[in-house]
Amino acid sequence: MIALADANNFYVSCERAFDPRLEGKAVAVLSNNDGCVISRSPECKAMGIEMGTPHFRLRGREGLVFRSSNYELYGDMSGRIAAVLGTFTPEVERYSIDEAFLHFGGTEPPDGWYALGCAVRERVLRWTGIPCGVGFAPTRTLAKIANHIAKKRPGGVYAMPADPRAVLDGLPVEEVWGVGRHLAARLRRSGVADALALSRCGREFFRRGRFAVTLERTALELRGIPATDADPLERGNPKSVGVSRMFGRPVAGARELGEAVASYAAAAAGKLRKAGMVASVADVYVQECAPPGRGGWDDPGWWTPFLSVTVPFAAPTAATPEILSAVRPAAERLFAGGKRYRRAGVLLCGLERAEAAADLFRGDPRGRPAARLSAAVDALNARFGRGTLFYAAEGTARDWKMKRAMLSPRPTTRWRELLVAR
DNA sequence: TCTGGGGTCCTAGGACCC
DNA sequence: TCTGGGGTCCTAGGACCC
Repeated sequence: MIALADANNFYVSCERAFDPRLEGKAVAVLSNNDGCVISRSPECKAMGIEMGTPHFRLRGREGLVFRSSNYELYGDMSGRIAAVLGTFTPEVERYSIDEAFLHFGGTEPPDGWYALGCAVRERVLRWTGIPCGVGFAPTRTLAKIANHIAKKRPGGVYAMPADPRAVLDGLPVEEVWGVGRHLAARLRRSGVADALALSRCGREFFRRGRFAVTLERTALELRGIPATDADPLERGNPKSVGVSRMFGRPVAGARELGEAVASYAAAAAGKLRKAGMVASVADVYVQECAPPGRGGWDDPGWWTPFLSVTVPFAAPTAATPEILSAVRPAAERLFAGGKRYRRAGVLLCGLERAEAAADLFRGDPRGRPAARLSAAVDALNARFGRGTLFYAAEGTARDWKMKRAMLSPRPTTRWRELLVAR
Protein backbone atom coordinates (compact mmCIF):
# COMPACT_ATOMS: atom_id res chain seq x y z
CA MET A 1 0.00 0.00 0.00
CA ILE A 2 1.21 3.49 -0.87
CA ALA A 3 0.22 6.69 0.93
CA LEU A 4 0.72 10.11 -0.60
CA ALA A 5 1.15 12.86 1.98
CA ASP A 6 0.87 16.28 0.36
CA ALA A 7 1.05 19.56 2.27
CA ASN A 8 -1.83 21.99 1.88
CA ASN A 9 -0.78 25.17 0.02
CA PHE A 10 2.69 24.44 1.31
CA TYR A 11 4.49 27.77 0.90
CA VAL A 12 1.66 29.71 2.50
CA SER A 13 1.51 27.14 5.32
CA CYS A 14 5.26 27.60 5.96
CA GLU A 15 4.81 31.36 6.16
CA ARG A 16 1.92 30.94 8.57
CA ALA A 17 3.79 28.48 10.77
CA PHE A 18 6.15 31.29 11.80
CA ASP A 19 3.79 34.25 11.51
CA PRO A 20 0.40 33.43 13.06
CA ARG A 21 -0.91 36.88 12.07
CA LEU A 22 -1.35 35.43 8.59
CA GLU A 23 -3.92 32.95 9.88
CA GLY A 24 -7.34 33.57 8.37
CA LYS A 25 -6.00 36.12 5.88
CA ALA A 26 -5.77 35.94 2.11
CA VAL A 27 -2.05 35.20 1.57
CA ALA A 28 -0.22 34.74 -1.73
CA VAL A 29 3.41 33.63 -2.12
CA LEU A 30 5.17 34.97 -5.22
CA SER A 31 7.60 33.26 -7.59
CA ASN A 32 11.26 34.24 -7.73
CA ASN A 33 11.73 37.87 -8.70
CA ASP A 34 8.28 38.53 -7.19
CA GLY A 35 6.83 37.72 -10.61
CA CYS A 36 3.59 35.81 -10.16
CA VAL A 37 1.46 33.93 -7.63
CA ILE A 38 2.59 30.34 -6.96
CA SER A 39 0.89 29.47 -3.66
CA ARG A 40 -2.45 30.69 -2.28
CA SER A 41 -4.23 30.38 1.03
CA PRO A 42 -7.85 29.16 0.84
CA GLU A 43 -8.99 32.75 1.47
CA CYS A 44 -6.90 33.90 -1.49
CA LYS A 45 -8.40 31.18 -3.70
CA ALA A 46 -11.85 32.28 -2.57
CA MET A 47 -11.09 35.77 -3.89
CA GLY A 48 -10.84 34.19 -7.33
CA ILE A 49 -7.09 34.72 -7.69
CA GLU A 50 -5.67 32.17 -10.11
CA MET A 51 -2.33 30.41 -9.93
CA GLY A 52 0.22 32.31 -12.03
CA THR A 53 -1.45 35.71 -11.84
CA PRO A 54 1.23 38.42 -12.26
CA HIS A 55 1.91 40.35 -9.08
CA PHE A 56 1.56 43.76 -10.74
CA ARG A 57 -2.03 43.00 -11.64
CA LEU A 58 -2.92 42.43 -7.98
CA ARG A 59 -1.13 45.38 -6.48
CA GLY A 60 -3.45 47.43 -4.28
CA ARG A 61 -5.98 44.62 -4.03
CA GLU A 62 -7.73 45.04 -0.70
CA GLY A 63 -7.03 42.49 2.06
CA LEU A 64 -4.35 40.54 0.20
CA VAL A 65 -0.96 39.84 1.83
CA PHE A 66 2.08 38.95 -0.31
CA ARG A 67 5.29 37.12 0.53
CA SER A 68 8.37 36.63 -1.63
CA SER A 69 9.27 32.96 -1.92
CA ASN A 70 11.65 31.87 0.81
CA TYR A 71 13.06 28.59 -0.48
CA GLU A 72 15.56 28.29 2.32
CA LEU A 73 12.65 28.08 4.76
CA TYR A 74 10.47 25.83 2.58
CA GLY A 75 13.33 23.44 1.83
CA ASP A 76 14.15 23.08 5.49
CA MET A 77 10.51 22.55 6.47
CA SER A 78 10.23 19.95 3.74
CA GLY A 79 13.12 18.04 5.31
CA ARG A 80 11.47 18.21 8.72
CA ILE A 81 8.20 16.83 7.36
CA ALA A 82 10.09 13.98 5.68
CA ALA A 83 11.71 13.20 9.03
CA VAL A 84 8.28 13.01 10.71
CA LEU A 85 6.98 10.76 7.93
CA GLY A 86 10.03 8.56 8.52
CA THR A 87 8.68 7.71 11.96
CA PHE A 88 5.87 5.75 10.25
CA THR A 89 7.85 3.83 7.64
CA PRO A 90 11.51 3.66 6.63
CA GLU A 91 10.44 3.88 3.00
CA VAL A 92 9.71 7.56 2.43
CA GLU A 93 10.04 8.64 -1.18
CA ARG A 94 10.26 12.42 -1.41
CA TYR A 95 8.60 13.30 -4.66
CA SER A 96 8.66 17.09 -4.51
CA ILE A 97 9.21 19.83 -1.98
CA ASP A 98 5.69 19.40 -0.60
CA GLU A 99 4.76 15.75 -1.10
CA ALA A 100 6.08 12.29 -0.37
CA PHE A 101 5.02 8.72 -1.07
CA LEU A 102 5.07 6.43 1.95
CA HIS A 103 5.44 2.75 1.21
CA PHE A 104 3.72 0.33 3.55
CA GLY A 105 3.55 -3.41 3.22
CA GLY A 106 0.47 -5.27 2.06
CA THR A 107 -0.98 -6.02 5.48
CA GLU A 108 -3.53 -3.58 6.72
CA PRO A 109 -2.80 -2.29 10.25
CA PRO A 110 -5.26 -3.44 12.96
CA ASP A 111 -7.06 -0.07 13.04
CA GLY A 112 -7.13 0.18 9.25
CA TRP A 113 -5.50 2.52 6.71
CA TYR A 114 -7.79 5.41 7.49
CA ALA A 115 -6.71 5.53 11.16
CA LEU A 116 -3.07 5.36 10.10
CA GLY A 117 -3.63 8.32 7.77
CA CYS A 118 -5.16 10.33 10.62
CA ALA A 119 -2.13 9.56 12.78
CA VAL A 120 0.25 10.72 10.02
CA ARG A 121 -1.68 13.93 9.50
CA GLU A 122 -1.90 14.66 13.20
CA ARG A 123 1.81 14.10 13.88
CA VAL A 124 2.97 16.21 10.92
CA LEU A 125 0.70 19.04 12.01
CA ARG A 126 1.73 18.86 15.66
CA TRP A 127 5.48 18.54 15.08
CA THR A 128 5.90 20.97 12.15
CA GLY A 129 2.77 23.13 12.07
CA ILE A 130 2.04 22.15 8.46
CA PRO A 131 -1.37 20.67 7.53
CA CYS A 132 -1.40 17.94 4.91
CA GLY A 133 -3.73 15.51 3.17
CA VAL A 134 -3.10 11.74 3.08
CA GLY A 135 -4.42 9.38 0.39
CA PHE A 136 -3.96 5.59 0.30
CA ALA A 137 -3.97 3.31 -2.74
CA PRO A 138 -1.98 0.40 -4.20
CA THR A 139 -0.24 2.52 -6.89
CA ARG A 140 1.22 6.04 -7.07
CA THR A 141 -1.28 7.15 -9.70
CA LEU A 142 -4.24 6.00 -7.60
CA ALA A 143 -2.64 7.46 -4.45
CA LYS A 144 -2.54 10.83 -6.21
CA ILE A 145 -6.27 10.62 -6.84
CA ALA A 146 -6.89 9.45 -3.27
CA ASN A 147 -4.96 12.47 -2.05
CA HIS A 148 -7.07 14.89 -4.10
CA ILE A 149 -10.18 13.38 -2.56
CA ALA A 150 -8.61 13.48 0.93
CA LYS A 151 -8.02 17.21 0.66
CA LYS A 152 -11.70 17.82 -0.04
CA ARG A 153 -12.78 15.86 3.05
CA PRO A 154 -12.94 17.42 6.51
CA GLY A 155 -10.64 14.75 7.97
CA GLY A 156 -8.04 15.19 5.22
CA VAL A 157 -7.64 11.42 4.81
CA TYR A 158 -8.97 9.00 2.20
CA ALA A 159 -8.29 5.35 1.40
CA MET A 160 -9.13 4.15 -2.10
CA PRO A 161 -11.56 1.20 -2.06
CA ALA A 162 -10.24 -2.14 -3.30
CA ASP A 163 -12.31 -1.67 -6.44
CA PRO A 164 -11.65 1.93 -7.51
CA ARG A 165 -13.96 1.94 -10.54
CA ALA A 166 -16.75 3.90 -8.91
CA VAL A 167 -14.21 6.61 -7.99
CA LEU A 168 -12.68 6.76 -11.46
CA ASP A 169 -16.08 6.95 -13.14
CA GLY A 170 -16.66 10.53 -14.20
CA LEU A 171 -13.25 11.79 -12.99
CA PRO A 172 -12.05 14.09 -15.81
CA VAL A 173 -9.10 12.50 -17.60
CA GLU A 174 -6.90 15.59 -17.18
CA GLU A 175 -7.03 15.14 -13.43
CA VAL A 176 -5.06 11.93 -13.76
CA TRP A 177 -1.35 12.23 -12.91
CA GLY A 178 0.63 12.29 -16.16
CA VAL A 179 -2.24 13.53 -18.33
CA GLY A 180 -1.78 17.17 -19.18
CA ARG A 181 -3.73 19.57 -21.34
CA HIS A 182 -2.50 18.24 -24.69
CA LEU A 183 -2.86 14.55 -23.93
CA ALA A 184 -6.31 15.16 -22.46
CA ALA A 185 -7.45 16.84 -25.69
CA ARG A 186 -6.16 13.94 -27.80
CA LEU A 187 -7.73 11.37 -25.50
CA ARG A 188 -11.06 13.14 -25.62
CA ARG A 189 -10.97 13.14 -29.41
CA SER A 190 -10.48 9.36 -29.20
CA GLY A 191 -13.53 9.08 -26.96
CA VAL A 192 -11.69 8.76 -23.63
CA ALA A 193 -13.05 11.42 -21.31
CA ASP A 194 -12.70 10.05 -17.80
CA ALA A 195 -10.26 8.04 -15.69
CA LEU A 196 -12.42 4.92 -15.86
CA ALA A 197 -12.36 4.92 -19.66
CA LEU A 198 -8.57 5.45 -19.62
CA SER A 199 -8.10 2.53 -17.21
CA ARG A 200 -9.91 0.27 -19.68
CA CYS A 201 -7.65 1.13 -22.62
CA GLY A 202 -5.22 -1.57 -23.66
CA ARG A 203 -1.97 -1.66 -25.59
CA GLU A 204 -3.72 -1.78 -28.97
CA PHE A 205 -5.52 1.49 -28.29
CA PHE A 206 -2.28 3.33 -27.41
CA ARG A 207 -0.44 1.92 -30.43
CA ARG A 208 -3.22 2.91 -32.78
CA GLY A 209 -3.47 6.43 -31.38
CA ARG A 210 0.33 6.82 -31.32
CA PHE A 211 0.38 7.53 -27.59
CA ALA A 212 3.61 7.08 -25.65
CA VAL A 213 4.20 4.04 -23.46
CA THR A 214 4.05 6.25 -20.37
CA LEU A 215 0.31 6.59 -20.88
CA GLU A 216 0.00 2.84 -21.09
CA ARG A 217 1.72 2.65 -17.70
CA THR A 218 -0.70 5.21 -16.31
CA ALA A 219 -3.62 3.04 -17.45
CA LEU A 220 -2.09 0.02 -15.71
CA GLU A 221 -1.68 2.02 -12.51
CA LEU A 222 -5.34 3.05 -12.66
CA ARG A 223 -6.19 -0.65 -12.65
CA GLY A 224 -4.08 -1.09 -9.51
CA ILE A 225 -1.02 -2.59 -11.21
CA PRO A 226 2.20 -0.77 -10.18
CA ALA A 227 4.07 0.49 -13.27
CA THR A 228 6.06 3.57 -12.18
CA ASP A 229 9.51 3.89 -10.63
CA ALA A 230 10.74 6.20 -7.94
CA ASP A 231 11.88 9.59 -9.12
CA PRO A 232 15.54 9.57 -10.22
CA LEU A 233 16.41 12.47 -7.93
CA GLU A 234 15.03 10.43 -5.07
CA ARG A 235 17.23 7.53 -6.08
CA GLY A 236 20.16 9.95 -5.85
CA ASN A 237 21.00 9.64 -9.53
CA PRO A 238 19.94 12.82 -11.31
CA LYS A 239 20.88 13.09 -14.98
CA SER A 240 21.46 16.81 -14.90
CA VAL A 241 21.66 19.53 -12.32
CA GLY A 242 21.17 23.18 -13.15
CA VAL A 243 20.62 26.66 -11.81
CA SER A 244 19.05 29.50 -13.75
CA ARG A 245 17.50 32.78 -12.76
CA MET A 246 15.74 35.70 -14.26
CA PHE A 247 17.60 38.89 -13.42
CA GLY A 248 16.05 41.54 -11.22
CA ARG A 249 16.62 44.01 -14.06
CA PRO A 250 18.02 43.82 -17.60
CA VAL A 251 21.76 43.10 -17.63
CA ALA A 252 23.85 44.76 -20.33
CA GLY A 253 27.43 44.43 -19.05
CA ALA A 254 29.88 41.62 -19.72
CA ARG A 255 31.15 41.76 -16.15
CA GLU A 256 27.69 41.40 -14.65
CA LEU A 257 26.72 38.59 -16.98
CA GLY A 258 29.99 36.81 -16.14
CA GLU A 259 29.33 37.20 -12.40
CA ALA A 260 25.82 35.82 -12.70
CA VAL A 261 26.98 32.79 -14.71
CA ALA A 262 29.80 32.20 -12.21
CA SER A 263 27.46 32.29 -9.24
CA TYR A 264 24.94 29.93 -10.89
CA ALA A 265 27.80 27.58 -11.80
CA ALA A 266 29.02 27.66 -8.18
CA ALA A 267 25.50 26.91 -6.93
CA ALA A 268 25.08 24.04 -9.40
CA ALA A 269 28.47 22.62 -8.40
CA GLY A 270 27.33 22.69 -4.79
CA LYS A 271 24.23 20.67 -5.65
CA LEU A 272 26.43 18.19 -7.47
CA ARG A 273 28.72 17.67 -4.45
CA LYS A 274 25.73 17.27 -2.19
CA ALA A 275 24.49 14.46 -4.43
CA GLY A 276 27.95 12.86 -4.41
CA MET A 277 28.26 13.19 -8.18
CA VAL A 278 30.58 14.67 -10.80
CA ALA A 279 29.78 16.19 -14.21
CA SER A 280 31.64 16.02 -17.50
CA VAL A 281 29.94 18.82 -19.45
CA ALA A 282 28.34 22.19 -18.77
CA ASP A 283 25.72 23.98 -20.81
CA VAL A 284 25.87 27.73 -20.32
CA TYR A 285 22.91 29.67 -21.63
CA VAL A 286 21.52 33.18 -21.72
CA GLN A 287 18.27 34.71 -22.89
CA GLU A 288 17.99 38.23 -24.27
CA CYS A 289 15.31 40.70 -23.30
CA ALA A 290 12.47 41.15 -25.74
CA PRO A 291 12.84 44.21 -27.99
CA PRO A 292 11.53 47.50 -26.57
CA GLY A 293 7.77 47.72 -26.66
CA ARG A 294 7.36 43.96 -26.87
CA GLY A 295 7.40 41.23 -24.30
CA GLY A 296 3.95 41.06 -22.71
CA TRP A 297 2.63 37.64 -21.81
CA ASP A 298 -0.17 38.13 -24.31
CA ASP A 299 2.25 39.26 -27.02
CA PRO A 300 3.05 36.23 -29.18
CA GLY A 301 6.37 37.87 -30.15
CA TRP A 302 7.51 38.27 -26.56
CA TRP A 303 9.69 35.18 -26.46
CA THR A 304 13.38 35.42 -27.29
CA PRO A 305 15.47 32.32 -27.95
CA PHE A 306 18.08 30.90 -25.62
CA LEU A 307 21.69 31.05 -26.79
CA SER A 308 23.91 28.34 -25.39
CA VAL A 309 27.48 27.09 -25.37
CA THR A 310 28.47 23.58 -24.32
CA VAL A 311 31.82 23.19 -22.58
CA PRO A 312 33.41 19.84 -21.78
CA PHE A 313 35.57 19.53 -18.67
CA ALA A 314 39.10 18.11 -18.81
CA ALA A 315 37.93 15.39 -16.40
CA PRO A 316 34.65 14.70 -14.58
CA THR A 317 34.47 17.11 -11.65
CA ALA A 318 32.33 18.72 -9.00
CA ALA A 319 35.00 21.19 -7.88
CA THR A 320 33.85 24.78 -8.14
CA PRO A 321 37.26 26.21 -9.23
CA GLU A 322 37.49 23.71 -12.11
CA ILE A 323 33.91 24.34 -13.18
CA LEU A 324 34.34 28.11 -12.99
CA SER A 325 37.44 28.12 -15.15
CA ALA A 326 35.60 26.14 -17.83
CA VAL A 327 32.39 28.15 -17.65
CA ARG A 328 33.72 31.73 -17.55
CA PRO A 329 35.12 31.78 -21.10
CA ALA A 330 31.76 30.39 -22.27
CA ALA A 331 29.95 33.34 -20.71
CA GLU A 332 32.34 35.71 -22.49
CA ARG A 333 31.64 33.99 -25.77
CA LEU A 334 27.91 34.31 -25.31
CA PHE A 335 28.01 37.99 -24.43
CA ALA A 336 27.39 40.47 -27.23
CA GLY A 337 27.84 44.18 -26.56
CA GLY A 338 24.73 46.29 -27.01
CA LYS A 339 22.36 43.44 -26.03
CA ARG A 340 20.30 43.30 -22.87
CA TYR A 341 19.83 40.00 -21.06
CA ARG A 342 16.93 38.84 -18.92
CA ARG A 343 18.15 35.46 -17.78
CA ALA A 344 21.19 33.20 -17.56
CA GLY A 345 21.71 29.62 -16.46
CA VAL A 346 24.17 26.76 -16.11
CA LEU A 347 23.23 23.11 -16.61
CA LEU A 348 25.72 20.42 -15.57
CA CYS A 349 25.33 17.17 -17.53
CA GLY A 350 27.03 13.85 -18.10
CA LEU A 351 26.68 13.03 -14.42
CA GLU A 352 28.07 9.98 -12.68
CA ARG A 353 28.74 8.96 -9.10
CA ALA A 354 31.99 10.50 -7.87
CA GLU A 355 33.38 7.17 -6.69
CA ALA A 356 32.76 5.63 -10.11
CA ALA A 357 34.57 8.44 -11.94
CA ALA A 358 38.05 7.66 -10.61
CA ASP A 359 40.45 6.81 -13.41
CA LEU A 360 43.89 5.25 -13.60
CA PHE A 361 45.81 8.47 -14.27
CA ARG A 362 43.95 11.08 -12.28
CA GLY A 363 42.57 8.98 -9.43
CA ASP A 364 39.47 9.93 -7.49
CA PRO A 365 38.16 13.33 -8.66
CA ARG A 366 37.52 14.25 -5.03
CA GLY A 367 41.22 13.97 -4.24
CA ARG A 368 42.37 16.78 -6.54
CA PRO A 369 43.39 20.09 -4.91
CA ALA A 370 40.44 22.01 -6.39
CA ALA A 371 38.03 19.42 -5.00
CA ARG A 372 39.60 19.58 -1.55
CA LEU A 373 39.33 23.36 -1.65
CA SER A 374 35.63 23.06 -2.56
CA ALA A 375 35.06 20.65 0.30
CA ALA A 376 36.74 23.07 2.72
CA VAL A 377 34.55 25.96 1.49
CA ASP A 378 31.45 23.76 1.88
CA ALA A 379 32.43 22.86 5.44
CA LEU A 380 32.96 26.50 6.41
CA ASN A 381 29.69 27.59 4.85
CA ALA A 382 27.85 24.74 6.55
CA ARG A 383 29.22 25.84 9.91
CA PHE A 384 29.05 29.63 9.63
CA GLY A 385 26.13 30.04 7.23
CA ARG A 386 25.62 30.02 3.49
CA GLY A 387 27.57 32.73 1.67
CA THR A 388 30.26 33.13 4.35
CA LEU A 389 32.87 32.27 1.71
CA PHE A 390 32.33 32.63 -2.01
CA TYR A 391 34.39 32.98 -5.14
CA ALA A 392 35.46 36.42 -6.36
CA ALA A 393 34.22 35.50 -9.84
CA GLU A 394 30.68 35.59 -8.44
CA GLY A 395 31.02 39.35 -7.87
CA THR A 396 30.42 41.40 -4.75
CA ALA A 397 27.81 43.97 -5.77
CA ARG A 398 25.39 41.51 -7.43
CA ASP A 399 22.77 44.14 -8.06
CA TRP A 400 21.44 41.97 -10.91
CA LYS A 401 20.07 39.57 -8.30
CA MET A 402 16.39 38.80 -8.29
CA LYS A 403 13.89 40.93 -6.47
CA ARG A 404 12.58 39.58 -3.19
CA ALA A 405 11.01 42.60 -1.60
CA MET A 406 8.66 40.76 0.76
CA LEU A 407 10.95 38.08 2.10
CA SER A 408 10.16 36.57 5.50
CA PRO A 409 12.89 35.56 8.01
CA ARG A 410 14.54 32.12 7.85
CA PRO A 411 14.12 31.10 11.49
CA THR A 412 15.03 27.43 11.02
CA THR A 413 18.34 27.94 9.21
CA ARG A 414 19.79 31.28 10.39
CA TRP A 415 20.72 31.99 14.00
CA ARG A 416 20.23 35.71 13.53
CA GLU A 417 16.70 35.22 12.26
CA LEU A 418 15.60 33.00 15.11
CA LEU A 419 12.04 33.62 16.22
CA VAL A 420 11.72 35.69 19.40
CA ALA A 421 8.98 34.72 21.89
CA ARG A 422 7.70 37.44 24.17
C1' DT B 1 2.81 -4.42 -54.02
C1' DC B 2 7.72 -5.51 -53.39
C1' DT B 3 14.04 -2.82 -52.34
C1' DG B 4 17.96 -6.48 -45.61
C1' DG B 5 18.31 -6.49 -40.65
C1' DG B 6 19.91 -4.99 -36.48
C1' DG B 7 22.13 -1.99 -33.81
C1' DT B 8 24.22 2.67 -31.29
C1' DC B 9 24.57 7.50 -30.33
C1' DC B 10 23.19 12.15 -30.60
C1' DT B 11 20.00 16.07 -30.95
C1' DA B 12 15.73 18.58 -31.05
C1' DG B 13 11.19 18.99 -29.84
C1' DG B 14 7.16 18.01 -27.26
C1' DA B 15 4.83 16.75 -23.16
C1' DC B 16 4.58 16.15 -18.44
C1' DC B 17 5.43 16.93 -13.22
C1' DC B 18 5.87 20.07 -8.94
C1' DT C 1 7.47 48.88 -16.33
C1' DC C 2 6.31 44.22 -14.28
C1' DT C 3 4.70 37.21 -15.98
C1' DG C 4 9.44 31.33 -11.99
C1' DG C 5 12.65 27.44 -11.64
C1' DG C 6 14.04 22.69 -11.87
C1' DG C 7 13.55 18.48 -13.46
C1' DT C 8 12.17 13.76 -16.38
C1' DC C 9 10.75 10.92 -20.20
C1' DC C 10 9.58 9.69 -24.95
C1' DT C 11 9.85 10.00 -29.98
C1' DA C 12 11.65 10.92 -34.45
C1' DG C 13 15.26 11.61 -37.48
C1' DG C 14 20.01 11.57 -38.93
C1' DA C 15 24.61 9.64 -38.92
C1' DC C 16 27.13 5.85 -38.30
C1' DC C 17 28.45 0.74 -37.49
C1' DC C 18 28.55 -4.36 -39.12
